[in-house]
Amino acid sequence: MIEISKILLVDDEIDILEFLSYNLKKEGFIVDTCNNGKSALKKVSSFNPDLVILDVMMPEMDGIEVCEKIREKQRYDDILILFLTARSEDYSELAGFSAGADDYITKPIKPKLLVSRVNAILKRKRKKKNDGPIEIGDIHINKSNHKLLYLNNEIHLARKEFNLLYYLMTVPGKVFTREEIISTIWKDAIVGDRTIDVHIRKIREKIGSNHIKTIKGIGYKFDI
Amino acid sequence: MIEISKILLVDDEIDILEFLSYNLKKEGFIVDTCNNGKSALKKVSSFNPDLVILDVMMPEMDGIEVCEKIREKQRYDDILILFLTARSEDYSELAGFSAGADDYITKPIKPKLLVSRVNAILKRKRKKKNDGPIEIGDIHINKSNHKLLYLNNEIHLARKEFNLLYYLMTVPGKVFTREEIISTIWKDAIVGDRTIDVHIRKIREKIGSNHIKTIKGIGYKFDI
DNA sequence: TACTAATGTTAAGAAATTGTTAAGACTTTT
DNA sequence: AAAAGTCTTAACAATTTCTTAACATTAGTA
Repeated sequence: MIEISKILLVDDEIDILEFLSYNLKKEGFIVDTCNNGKSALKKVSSFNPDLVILDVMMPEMDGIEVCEKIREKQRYDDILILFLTARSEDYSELAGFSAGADDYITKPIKPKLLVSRVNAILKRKRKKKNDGPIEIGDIHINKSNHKLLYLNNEIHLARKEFNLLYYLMTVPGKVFTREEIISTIWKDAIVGDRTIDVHIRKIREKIGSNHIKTIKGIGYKFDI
Repeated sequence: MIEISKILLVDDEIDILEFLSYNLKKEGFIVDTCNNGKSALKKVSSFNPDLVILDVMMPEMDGIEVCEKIREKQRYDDILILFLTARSEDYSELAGFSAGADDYITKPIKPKLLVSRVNAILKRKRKKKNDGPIEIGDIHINKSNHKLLYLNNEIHLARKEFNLLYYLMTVPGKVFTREEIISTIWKDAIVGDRTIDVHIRKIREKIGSNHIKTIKGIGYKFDI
């Protein structure tokens, strides 16, 4: 299966948009552009890009803000975000990364570097995404179609439940600490103490309580 | 136990060496420097650093090459390598990572970012180093899945019990003093005299009393 | 041998951690 | 906009873990 990645470019300078667009299209990507933050947010939902390349410096809404807004919606969790920053700008990487960026490129942009970065980052995503189906005992879980089979019955899990179970199943037997779980499933969000437990409970309700074991004081693990 | 990490800085520009050295020493690291690739290789074996920070661009032997040479020797496998690259340079991360780097930082370097990266990378190393499974005789203990196998039966230990046994098993035969044990397992908490004993007892209850020996007046040790 | 300091043993309950529910806020779909 | 689904929280319950205190036993040694 060949997948062609969709890239949304956001910059207020038309020249740069055209330059980037030209170079990326040449490589076979599907590219859409816009020149301000507001329309970027709209395009994110309509164009459904795999990667958004954002200029940090823009009038009205800057790149950081756009990034944060995108990250607010969980449903855009797997959209990649790459920042463009002028070298002289004092936006540190830190600001970008803490807003949820996946990578950044400094201007002036060299086409080769741009393309290799974009490829690298998309490859990472695919790898992550492709994390194949996992079958353990009577449980089959498949991330690409978001399906869980338990004793050959299809079981519906909400998104967080699914991600949590899948995460635990990536390394069966390993104890995932609460910290690890929070930082993976909830990213930077701050959630209460009982939130994990409630999700674990819901999963246990659906697949029985033998598979997910509590290691008190440490975390949870998936066992056969 | 406090570990102070040793860092070797390699850069041909004296200014940068001093800048980095100053900032890292301030954080409590032991720092040594040198200004070319050749002497770097020598210092790696004499100074035995935990982390080498390498400028990519250097006359004669560049950072990539130094990195590759270090990686050739297996005995340096657990030395961490961090690259410094000027942003404009066209060395992509890719080249660095494929040469065996663990991370990279772009110039201009911000002290805060530098220190946080260095700490992060060293933490990773420590974690990796400290977590291996230990098998001694009929006892297998594995921190990552928090499992204790005794005569091939899985035995449940509470957290403190587990940590205590694991700690004793890290150096079989060594006598750990009560002080050492308290400061490792209980950190700064103040606990009564009998607390250790009670935990030792519970462990003995589960794995028999032959393995943990009391050295009266001193402490405990794990023996086969 | 008898004394003493150190460690072993036990059970109680204090403290810490996790489980359970249901309410309501928030999202997405219809 | 309504409905359906999802997520988080708070309060409380249940459970496990940890520490303590009281007393028993042991090993070392005077």
